[in-house]
Amino acid sequence: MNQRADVHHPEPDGSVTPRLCEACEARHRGICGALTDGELLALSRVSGKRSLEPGENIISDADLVASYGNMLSGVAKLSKTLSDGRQQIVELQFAPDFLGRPFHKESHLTVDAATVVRLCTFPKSTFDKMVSGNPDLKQRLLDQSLRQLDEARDWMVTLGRKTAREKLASFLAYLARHVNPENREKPGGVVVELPLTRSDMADFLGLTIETVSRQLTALRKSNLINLIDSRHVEIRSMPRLLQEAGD
Amino acid sequence: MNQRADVHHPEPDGSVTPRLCEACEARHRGICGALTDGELLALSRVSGKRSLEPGENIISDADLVASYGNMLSGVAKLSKTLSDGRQQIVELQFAPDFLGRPFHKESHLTVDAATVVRLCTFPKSTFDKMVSGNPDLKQRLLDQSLRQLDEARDWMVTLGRKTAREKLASFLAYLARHVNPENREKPGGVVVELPLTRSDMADFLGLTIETVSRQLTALRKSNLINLIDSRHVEIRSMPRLLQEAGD
DNA sequence: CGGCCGGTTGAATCTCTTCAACGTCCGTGG
DNA sequence: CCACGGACGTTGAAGAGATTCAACCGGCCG
Repeated sequence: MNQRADVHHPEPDGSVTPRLCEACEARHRGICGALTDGELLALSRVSGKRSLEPGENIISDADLVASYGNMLSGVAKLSKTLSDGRQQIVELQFAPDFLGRPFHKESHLTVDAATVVRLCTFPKSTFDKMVSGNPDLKQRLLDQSLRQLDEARDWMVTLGRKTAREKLASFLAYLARHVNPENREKPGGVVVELPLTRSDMADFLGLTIETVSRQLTALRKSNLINLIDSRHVEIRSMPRLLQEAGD
Repeated sequence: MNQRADVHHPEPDGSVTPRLCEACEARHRGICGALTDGELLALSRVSGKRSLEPGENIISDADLVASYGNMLSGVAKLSKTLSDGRQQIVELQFAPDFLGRPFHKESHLTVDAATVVRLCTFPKSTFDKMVSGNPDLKQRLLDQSLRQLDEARDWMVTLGRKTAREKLASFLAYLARHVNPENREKPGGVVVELPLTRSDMADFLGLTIETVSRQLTALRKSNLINLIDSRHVEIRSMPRLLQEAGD
């Protein structure tokens, strides 16, 4: 085999990993973990890294999507917009989530960067072919879809049945859980960085920015949280916050 | 091959279809369409039909689920409940939807019959094995998951951003579409049967029963619908209803 | 007949929104 | 250098939309 050192290098076990993928989280926890060495190499040959600033658009609603991506870092917003402009964020994506809707020509979602986002992108056609031929990869896609379906349904309860205060508590719990799943069980406090503006939080929670702001100060006055600055919140006790979240 | 006439019979093309599956919608549009003759036969040997009355429970939250099912007819509610009893219906299932959460020991949902429901059930273990070995089947599961994910996210917009009136209009449109996908494009009117009580509608829309009732009469007074009886609604014009639904 | 369930309607209440003012931070340009 | 404008966030007061509480109706079953 004729290897170019700048594209891949041998692993201790004899397998090869493309340079591009070496330090990539998606290589292990993400979708790419299901790829064979050959597939990974083939994909890395046609993939590229992309960096986006907060607010920058990644995919527009009804766009013809020609490529998929893996989140390498940062937070992206998946949202839907009504004809009169009302917006609802339906999910946040973190590394190493897979970005894109397999088997559909166009997206029915808008994807925007909430923070600085780094992406690894690759052509839809190449990837779709790999999915057809690799059941493990299909399994990973199925796993992610089912996980996202669970998330979506949990959030539907938040949107449909919770009060503004509970929504804010739920959001903070959601964040704490997504930056580190262990946070859910922690007996004490946690500091979380808010990847969203008040306006984004409102769109995620089905509220207005004013209500978001008010409920945050209400939670602070109840000693449940501490507002370090507008982008950092200290959750003083995870169990009490979860209590407050209602479920 | 030693065939028992009560279990299967030969098809014109030489394949065999188990008696049980002959008239089954799921055999074609549903999950079972991806099964080989052999798999279908094996599955039919361990499957059984079940009929449930309205309100009857199919799967409880946190139940250890030992079996899956295909909807043969009727409507089932998938719902989640908060600790204090508030409830949110997260999706309705129609024939020939697949019922159950693959690869998870316990369900995080409650499933109840809304109308009379007929099910074809089969053991989780048998089916899970088939999924591992049959990429087409896995594909169908992935397709259904992605479709449900789209549904869920659309509904999140309804729950988070629409007014009560828009929610009711959205619900009627949702029903019309699920009874018959062509209804979405129809220029004229449609009569739909409501598979849910006012209380269920409220739990699906994140409202109270009183608001549901009031908004229905409001839509009637606006000449958008006609309330034939408490279980039948005539949508007088699909386009106008969709307009009213906001998106 | 009486009671219960599902549904509708009215009046009072409350939660969240709307509208408006104000404060801070930050980059731009006079 | 500092004044200006814009983005983001907080807070107050008034208002609207949905909920709560309550009464009532019709159908059904014991």
